[in-house]
Amino acid sequence: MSKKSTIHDIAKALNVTASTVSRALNGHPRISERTREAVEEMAKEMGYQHNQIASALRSGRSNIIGVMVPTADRSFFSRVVSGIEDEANRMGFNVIICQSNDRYENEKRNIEALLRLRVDGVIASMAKETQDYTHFAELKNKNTALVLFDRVNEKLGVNTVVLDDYLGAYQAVSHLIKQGCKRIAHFAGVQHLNIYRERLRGYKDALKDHGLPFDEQIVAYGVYIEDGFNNMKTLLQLSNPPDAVFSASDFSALGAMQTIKAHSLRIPQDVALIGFANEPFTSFLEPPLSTIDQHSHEMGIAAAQLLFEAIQNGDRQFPSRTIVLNPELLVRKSSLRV
Amino acid sequence: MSKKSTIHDIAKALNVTASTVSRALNGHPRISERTREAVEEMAKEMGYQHNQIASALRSGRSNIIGVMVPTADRSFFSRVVSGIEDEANRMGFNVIICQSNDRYENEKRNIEALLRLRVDGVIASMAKETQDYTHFAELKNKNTALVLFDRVNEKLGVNTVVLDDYLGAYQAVSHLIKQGCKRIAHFAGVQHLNIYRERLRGYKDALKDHGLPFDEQIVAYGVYIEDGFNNMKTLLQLSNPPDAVFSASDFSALGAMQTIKAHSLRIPQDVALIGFANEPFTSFLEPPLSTIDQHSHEMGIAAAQLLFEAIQNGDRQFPSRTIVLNPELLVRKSSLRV
DNA sequence: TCAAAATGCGCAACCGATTGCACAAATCTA
DNA sequence: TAGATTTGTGCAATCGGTTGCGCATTTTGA
Repeated sequence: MSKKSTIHDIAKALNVTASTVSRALNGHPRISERTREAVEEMAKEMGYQHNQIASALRSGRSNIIGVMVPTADRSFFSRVVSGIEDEANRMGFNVIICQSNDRYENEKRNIEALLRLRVDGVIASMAKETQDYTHFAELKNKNTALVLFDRVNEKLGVNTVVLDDYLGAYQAVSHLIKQGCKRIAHFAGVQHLNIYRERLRGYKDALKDHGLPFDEQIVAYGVYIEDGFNNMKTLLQLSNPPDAVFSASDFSALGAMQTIKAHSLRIPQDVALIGFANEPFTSFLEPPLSTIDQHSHEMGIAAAQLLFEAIQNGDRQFPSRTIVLNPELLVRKSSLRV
Repeated sequence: MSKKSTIHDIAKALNVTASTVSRALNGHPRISERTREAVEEMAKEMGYQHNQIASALRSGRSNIIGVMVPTADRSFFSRVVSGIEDEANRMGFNVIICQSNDRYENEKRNIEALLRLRVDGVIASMAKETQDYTHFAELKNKNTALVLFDRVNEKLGVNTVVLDDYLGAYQAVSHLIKQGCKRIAHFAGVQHLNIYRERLRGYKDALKDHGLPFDEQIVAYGVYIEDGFNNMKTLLQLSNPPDAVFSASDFSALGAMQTIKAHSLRIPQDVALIGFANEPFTSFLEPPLSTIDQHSHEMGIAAAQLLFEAIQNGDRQFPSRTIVLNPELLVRKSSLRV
């Protein structure tokens, strides 16, 4: 029958007031050692459990943060979430995870739910659909800390953690060129998302810096398996098909791989392939797919650290910071022509 | 500056009391149409947002449920979580996700955190390590609804949602036998978990019912890639190696596949292979891996429905229910010998 | 030795919404 | 038309901690 038991119950049992119990449990310096011990002992004895709800109401700090990702089903995001959770646990915060499923409406609805819950802060990566950012701006109005990661918007003036997508793309393409590829295609994503914009930019610059021409014709859009599958078909029908593809997504790279095999072409000899994100399945493919690791777990930790910093600073407006993580090119057989 | 704005602010502006505002916003029947409209309008105008924390404190219902999975990183679990979220959204509940990482200590700690948060209910799948169930029992003491799924404990007398693992195993093995396999190995998991116990049982029964002998020697334990990799090596060194493997996990099946290929054996001609769980990567393998789909999304929905039912029934003890979902054998090339 | 500072704890308001009870006014019933 | 209902709203307590302020009591310092 450990039904409830509140600090008042403890107080009564020890003949002190609830204030004293509260302070004792929170390690307030003005409480004597003896009282604290007595309180702690009695709390344990009565099976007391701190009521975070009540505490949140009075103190204005819920110790909950919200995390919104496009989907938890993608390994990149779930690893970031893992990192966030690790850091949150260390800091004594609870994490609420929600998914936008890449829909603007869901994203907006979730933000509102988090605001109702009075979370102390939000870490988010934007939905693919999102092009209006007022719901994020509203968080700042309501004095709720916000950190964006991966898919961010620079104009919001908010703390962000991103990968150096430009560099990742640049390295990937440079690597392909070093492997002797002369005509490198690119599978790109929607260009209103920073990450895909940067990857395209890195692709272009790498070509230019190595004296290869940029050809609009071999840049295709789409990041899902089917996109890669179909786009690759189209590319292979060109009079001068590409001898390599740098894909902004592991999934479209996978689709491409299937098409290439269906055409009985060899990877990487006929077409070399590099994806992006280091999804676990990439290492199981045949040949294993070269890709770019985004240090997702670290990204989560970094985002959480930024958030907790902001939460602790409270109102005081600091200039917003951006943490940029370095990509890591994982060279596997799909791009190794030696 | 939409800083706060409470029902009191709305009340003041309309010259009524907070009670009236609260009732109006909650659709209380004793509030006149006119008042309700006025309140709603003013609420919108003032950018009012319901404070769930305050509401939870007073009403005793937080509208939050906790979900604990071994890891969100596995597709099976993340799909279950998806299902839970869908249902929770429909019901106006928020979802807190935590991971045990298959560690008993984490599981225990998470449960305590959820209790402090005064969640209305918990949906969980047990950590591999867990063999002591008092922390789950405590939920019942504290009057918090509990639903277990997939990895459950029958003795807790709690609502559960499970797959018919026995049937799935039985079907898989029967299928292998129909394909002409005579000596079928099994990769099993720890036997204190119901799911692995049932899969082993289904494997044995299928053998028996088809007149094949059960041979302890070709049952190996372990569900990770490395386990499959190593166990397959051992099996292939037997004087009479198996001509098929039914693995209780897609991951160990994957490991086996790598070993088999390394030995230049053909799949499925030399060794047929079936996994369990329908992890997305299974369809990308070569050959694509036969496996068993667990209807994970539906499992999540079912678990959530059970939970919300229990929450709404409140104290009234109902006999605990168990929902059993049917597995679906997905026959792919790794087991198709035609 | 005595004023100043530090220590230990209680008082009571408060966070923001919910809700049982009460009560006046309006509506219904016979 | 008077009594019974119904309707619409207010009052005030409450959920369980937190916290600024105040007041003894003890300790410190010169």
